[in-house]
Amino acid sequence: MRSSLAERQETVEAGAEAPATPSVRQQAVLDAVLALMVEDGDQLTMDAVARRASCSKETLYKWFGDRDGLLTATVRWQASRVHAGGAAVQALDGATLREHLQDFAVSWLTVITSRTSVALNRIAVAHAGSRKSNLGGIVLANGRFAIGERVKPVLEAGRDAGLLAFADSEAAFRTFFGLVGRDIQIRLLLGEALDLGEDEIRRDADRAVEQFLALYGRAKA
Amino acid sequence: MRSSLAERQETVEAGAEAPATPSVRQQAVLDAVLALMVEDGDQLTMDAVARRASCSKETLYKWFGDRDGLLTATVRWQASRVHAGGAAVQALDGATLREHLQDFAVSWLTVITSRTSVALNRIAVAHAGSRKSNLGGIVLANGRFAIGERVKPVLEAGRDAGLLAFADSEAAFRTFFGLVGRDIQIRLLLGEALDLGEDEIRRDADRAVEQFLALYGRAKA
DNA sequence: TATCGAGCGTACCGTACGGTACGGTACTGG
DNA sequence: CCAGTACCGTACCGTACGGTACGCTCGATA
Repeated sequence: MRSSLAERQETVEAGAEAPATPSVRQQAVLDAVLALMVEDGDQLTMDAVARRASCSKETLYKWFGDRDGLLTATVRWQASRVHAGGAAVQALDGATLREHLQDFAVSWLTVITSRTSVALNRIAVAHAGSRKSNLGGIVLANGRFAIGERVKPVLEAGRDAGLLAFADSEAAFRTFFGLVGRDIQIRLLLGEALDLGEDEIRRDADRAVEQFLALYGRAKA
Repeated sequence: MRSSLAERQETVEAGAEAPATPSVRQQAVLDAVLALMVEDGDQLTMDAVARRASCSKETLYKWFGDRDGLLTATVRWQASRVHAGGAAVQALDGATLREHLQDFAVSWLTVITSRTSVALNRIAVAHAGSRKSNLGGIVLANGRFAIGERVKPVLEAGRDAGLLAFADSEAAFRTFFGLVGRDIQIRLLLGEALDLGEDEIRRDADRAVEQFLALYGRAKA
């Protein structure tokens, strides 16, 4: 089935990057890549992708350049779905600060425990070993660093409101990050089953926030 | 150069595991594997290993069965070098508890930031994607879980001495783990440069221990 | 010295996979 | 109705790599 509306079909010129915003059809291809990654990590061949997405390999190469381009586009595509929320922070009281932090913790735990994230991170980690096309950098930028940039303003607002005390918001965030994630991500990446339910995630997030406030809270936050 | 002393040369029978304690020559081969892993992650071919170790591929297959066997033996070999220390814990006062925790934190940070550990974990993570021969499990058992088993008794001794308060030593350890490692391991695995010096590690360990004691310490530890 | 075997070097095989070429088809615009 | 084009399906190519086979050397033992 061709796309009936005349969509902007972008091809990748020699040396250029994959399209910033994939067409609907291209998104379907990228979803196929994600599906394959999740269900069998090392079955991720160009043939398999083409078969799964019902497209020709030639098209894959035309759209994404090469295998790395396809993987990069996939990582970007997945990243684009995760970014959400992030409303501006205003007048903070203790309860809303706690609530914000809890939200961050829950959504972060939900992301890193998802099968998609695990599969994606595995690919990126494996890729980081060999130089070329840093998937790792992209994953970091859209994962760890993206959430850092979203959390830090909240922390700073908390400090401005006299609820938190710290000198370096980056350091404070990293502590928060450690308290939330602990050993979860590495265990998942290394293949442990370990699936947290929604309630377990909420409890974990709760504990992490309490601990963080115990360390950085001023007066009663 | 052959090994001049008549060493027990073990071969791997069909379906059996690699030798538990590799001969000196075999250790040299495994070191070659480690060296290759560190200097170029995806150049880890059987040919490359044989060339690097000055041995024949046939010997590799005789000794280790197949590629997975070689990798498994390498992971085990590296693990066997890391295990050290772990003296029995007796009468704890606040200062020695703090010291013990600091030692653990420093040695853990030193391990996970080492190029060898990063390379090894990359391989194991990549392998965890495809089923078969869980390198991931071995790495977990000798890394995260091994240190857990060494830290928990210390924590419990601290509790017995009235220095710490917690209900679940596993949970307490995981918090400690998170405070120490934070985002370091994932950032390294994903390819960020980020090399900590010895002093930086010590500072990090310091901070982590202080934070842990702030959360779990009873009276002044 | 003759025999044996561990192990090195190299050549070889099969296959899987990245990447390319090509014919056929359906939709689009003139 | 015809040209153009986007794309599917499939066949194909080259190569890299896991795994095997074989000849040769060297040290050990009798």
